[in-house]
Amino acid sequence: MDYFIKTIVSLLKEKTNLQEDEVEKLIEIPPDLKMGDYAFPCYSLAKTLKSPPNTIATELSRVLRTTDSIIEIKAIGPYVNFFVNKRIFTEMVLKKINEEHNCYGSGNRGSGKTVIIDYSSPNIAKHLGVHHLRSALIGNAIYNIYKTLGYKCIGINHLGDWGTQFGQLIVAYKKWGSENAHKSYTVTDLNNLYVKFHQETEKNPTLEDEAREWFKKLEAGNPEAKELWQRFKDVSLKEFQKIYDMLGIHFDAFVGESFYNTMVEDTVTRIKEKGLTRISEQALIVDLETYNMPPCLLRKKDDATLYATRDIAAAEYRKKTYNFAKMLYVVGSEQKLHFKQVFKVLELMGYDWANHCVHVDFGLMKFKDGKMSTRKGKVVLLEDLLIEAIERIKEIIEAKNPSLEHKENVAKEVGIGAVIFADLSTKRNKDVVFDWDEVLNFEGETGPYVQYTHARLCSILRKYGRPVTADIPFELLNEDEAIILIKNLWRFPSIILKAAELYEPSFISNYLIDVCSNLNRFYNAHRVLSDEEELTMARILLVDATRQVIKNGLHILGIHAPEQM
RNA sequence: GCGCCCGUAGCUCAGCUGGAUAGAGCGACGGUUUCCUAAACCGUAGGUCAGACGUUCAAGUCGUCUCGGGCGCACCA
Repeated sequence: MDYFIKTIVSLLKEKTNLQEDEVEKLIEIPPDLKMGDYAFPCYSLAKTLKSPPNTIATELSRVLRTTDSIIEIKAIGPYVNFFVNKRIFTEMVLKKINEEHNCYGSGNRGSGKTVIIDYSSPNIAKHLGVHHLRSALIGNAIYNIYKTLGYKCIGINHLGDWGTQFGQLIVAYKKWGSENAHKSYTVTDLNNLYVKFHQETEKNPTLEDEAREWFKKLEAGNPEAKELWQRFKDVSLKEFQKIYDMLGIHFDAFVGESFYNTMVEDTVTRIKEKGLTRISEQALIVDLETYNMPPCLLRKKDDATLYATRDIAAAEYRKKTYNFAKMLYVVGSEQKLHFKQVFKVLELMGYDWANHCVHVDFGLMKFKDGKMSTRKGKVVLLEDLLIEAIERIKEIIEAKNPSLEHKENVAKEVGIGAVIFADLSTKRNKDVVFDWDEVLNFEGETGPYVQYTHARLCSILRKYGRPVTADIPFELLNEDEAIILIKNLWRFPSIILKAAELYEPSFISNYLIDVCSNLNRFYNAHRVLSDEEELTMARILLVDATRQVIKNGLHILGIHAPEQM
């Protein structure tokens, strides 16, 4: 709990007969700085004391004594408002940030606990489109958020590397691709084979049977099938890795569905032994009607397992292997029902950790005129978007700062940062409409705005050229613009906690916009470097602290913070 | 048909889990540079918080219903 809130709570507790936590819950922050720093609404007291809230507020403000840290207590309407000692507050905040540097915002509540985060998870043999961005970026940010809080994180890329489509691919390859066997295949080639297969199937439906047969062979461990499968996978992974590298996204494991294939039998046996299954329409299902859900299918009528079966097996394996405290699936909201079913089956199997599994869902990305579709070719390739963003940033650098060093590198960091920030700046459950102009807008509430603010601060510090010291007259930082900024810097750790609790990286991006806006206002109103030695030192400390918070925040989102741009 | 999600300024979104006068950005219009990066800053215009009823001292926020949009609902992942 905040030191000042603690003081206020203890003051109030004495005079109100309320419990500590009751008082603390009621404390809020006034909408305007002039009204005070903290406020206590008297409505609930009004009820118990049977007297108007305004009267109680006035009464309380008269009875409560000020302290060193709470220097003024004033009733405004039904609120008792508290004013903190700005000098003490400023000193506390800036010294803390100065001491903790890169660790400001970190915590240890996760120490000894493991969190598994399942994100990105693309299908083999298909390109990464912009619609794959969300899972990867949200997952990566949540990974960083939990890591910041001291959790051990395991990022898993649950590749879509199993299923009948591999039978299709093998058939297509053998029929139309093998004459080019000498050439190095790309995902585009694989994708073309896939498309060709579907075209040809319309003329010749027996191809489907061939495909099923090949998949059966693959499942049975046929060497030729296995080798081709591995080759397709290698080609895809190579391309994926290139894009993950561009985006700065990290995984601890690439473990696809194929990996769990060997465990599925045992999983199904266990579910059967619990008496949860029955046969319906020749398929093996877990009936979930009593829970108002459609059944969970474990086996198709041809005996093959399904997505859900493999997910259950994967969950069991991960629990056994990592003993996680929490497992997060960063997957689109269209799969809500699927995960509800999977978690329910895990629960019915008797696993008490079933409720430690969370589906972190997010809204669809689509075009103005409808859904993105690989089949109709209605996709924007992720790589194209990133390259375009970098190109546009290059043009801007050329126009605004042509003498900049390491232009290429900065353009990359800013261009990619813009794309990441744009995707992480709205709450994840909202659908997003992909719009080139919007993603490639670099003014206002954008990634470049935050990075630019950071670069400006670095520039001041470079000019200053001396070490930053926290031994300054803190009372000099007394302008409204400074106080508002410092208050916001103070919120950073609690913002991270909230983002972790609700799996919401956008809290951090919105917070950063807020901090930058505060800073730019300050920057515009007051000069940092001046002839007044002490004032300069004081403002430099504030500049450095803000720089640090922005850097730490961007780092969590997976965005670089260039020192010049 | 049933279930879940969304609806706040022309557009894109915040709104600190029910509190004081609903805030930003983009776009529009007007302004700021002999001064630390103008990718910035300031100002003006723009709102029946989809609608109705209810709970409450207090509702954009909670509940019910209606309308509008999206997504799911048995052998794809």
